[in-house]
Amino acid sequence: MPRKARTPYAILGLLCWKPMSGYDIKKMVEVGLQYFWSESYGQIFPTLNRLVEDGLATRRIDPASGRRRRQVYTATPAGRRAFEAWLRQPTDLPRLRDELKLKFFLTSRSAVGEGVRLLKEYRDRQREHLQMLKESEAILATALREPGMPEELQELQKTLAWNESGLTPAQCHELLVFYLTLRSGILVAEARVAWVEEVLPILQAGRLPDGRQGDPS
Amino acid sequence: MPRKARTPYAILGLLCWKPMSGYDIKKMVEVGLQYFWSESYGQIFPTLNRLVEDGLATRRIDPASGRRRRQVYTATPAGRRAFEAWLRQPTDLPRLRDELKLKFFLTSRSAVGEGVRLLKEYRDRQREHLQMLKESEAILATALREPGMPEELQELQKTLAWNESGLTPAQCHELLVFYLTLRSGILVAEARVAWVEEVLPILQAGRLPDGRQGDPS
DNA sequence: TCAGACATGTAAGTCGTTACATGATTCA
DNA sequence: TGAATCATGTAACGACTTACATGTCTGA
Repeated sequence: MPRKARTPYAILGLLCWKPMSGYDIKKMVEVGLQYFWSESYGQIFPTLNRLVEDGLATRRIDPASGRRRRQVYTATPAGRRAFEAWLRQPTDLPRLRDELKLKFFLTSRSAVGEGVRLLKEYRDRQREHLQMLKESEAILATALREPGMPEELQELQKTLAWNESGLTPAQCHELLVFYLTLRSGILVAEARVAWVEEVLPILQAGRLPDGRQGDPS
Repeated sequence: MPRKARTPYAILGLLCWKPMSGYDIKKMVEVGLQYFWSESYGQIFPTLNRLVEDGLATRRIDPASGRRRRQVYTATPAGRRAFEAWLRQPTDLPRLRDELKLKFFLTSRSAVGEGVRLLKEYRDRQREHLQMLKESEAILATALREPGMPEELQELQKTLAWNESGLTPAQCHELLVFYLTLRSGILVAEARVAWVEEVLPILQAGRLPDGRQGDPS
């Protein structure tokens, strides 16, 4: 498997977590990981077949699924080893292609208004994103602080296949890691909003506080 | 031109800024935009040919380059219009595929030590990155506050083709936008370091401050 | 009964990188 | 003279998305 392909390991990691079908994987990523990961069917199904070929996962047809022929994949011991080896590999930093920053930089020869518009739109989108993350955060924080299973967690519970009454210690730990991952999204989104708030007045003034003058075109 | 292709517009934007060769573009991106954008030769040269075909740029051979046949590209009025139209298009947010967060999330069923290791490595890399950005920041802030052309700016000056004695108001504005773009990299990198510092003690304690216990595997 | 979720897949295309290939010029 | 930089390109591959195609089951 080529060193840079992340999809096989992402899927393998999910399968180490629990056996799933391609459809389950897609749902899991959409519901739970949507703010830091994505997978499309066009990647998932070919990758799943590849994992079976390579002996890293096994396929069996869920007998309960009848004619739907739901295919459930399970990580093999070799698959687990491959996944754990990948965890120890150096991690690629996210790709450095930020369209907004590029646009903003390139407005430096346009009217100032263009940069201001770009920035405000960006700030508003980050704020929306932030609000969504904070709603999830509140639910998770409640679950982590209170015994039992809060109602808001039912959806998550179904997705993550937890048991019905309360959380086992291991599930508590999973929930905690989930919460901590979410915090990263929140802190970064907040930093982006803070950036706009710092930068907007400077751009509009055309100069740094206490600096010499710049001149908007 | 397909709506999602950003390379043609990135290059067009650079050409609106000043006429350049493919090699110049590569250098410019590496020196100045490296923390939020990248382009490879495999994209640049085919795209440049495409822009000429589409009437968005013109090519001429720099007579001063002799047998090297340096090909300088200039944005046409149609090219400028296309670029400015793109600036007004909705901006794609950066791809949501953050390998580190994925790995961190997937360690939730591994030993806690694995997550801790991942986090510390990430923090150290962010700190290095941050230091590099802060060095550039110091140079730019000095240039923006002081008249004349500080020595540290000479390299940048060459890259951006500024005149020798001091900065014109327009160049001052370009420098300001450059500085403001850089601030975004700094604030986000700081947020990432802050995330690790917030999260590490919680992960090691296995629970939220004042929360009920989680249980590390 | 029919919309919506469940379920699996493929084909084509886009976007992008890496490695390779070639040759000129400058300067120590 | 030979290393570094200037300069332009291509071929092959890799990673990923989108649109399409197909069919099943559940529940209002």
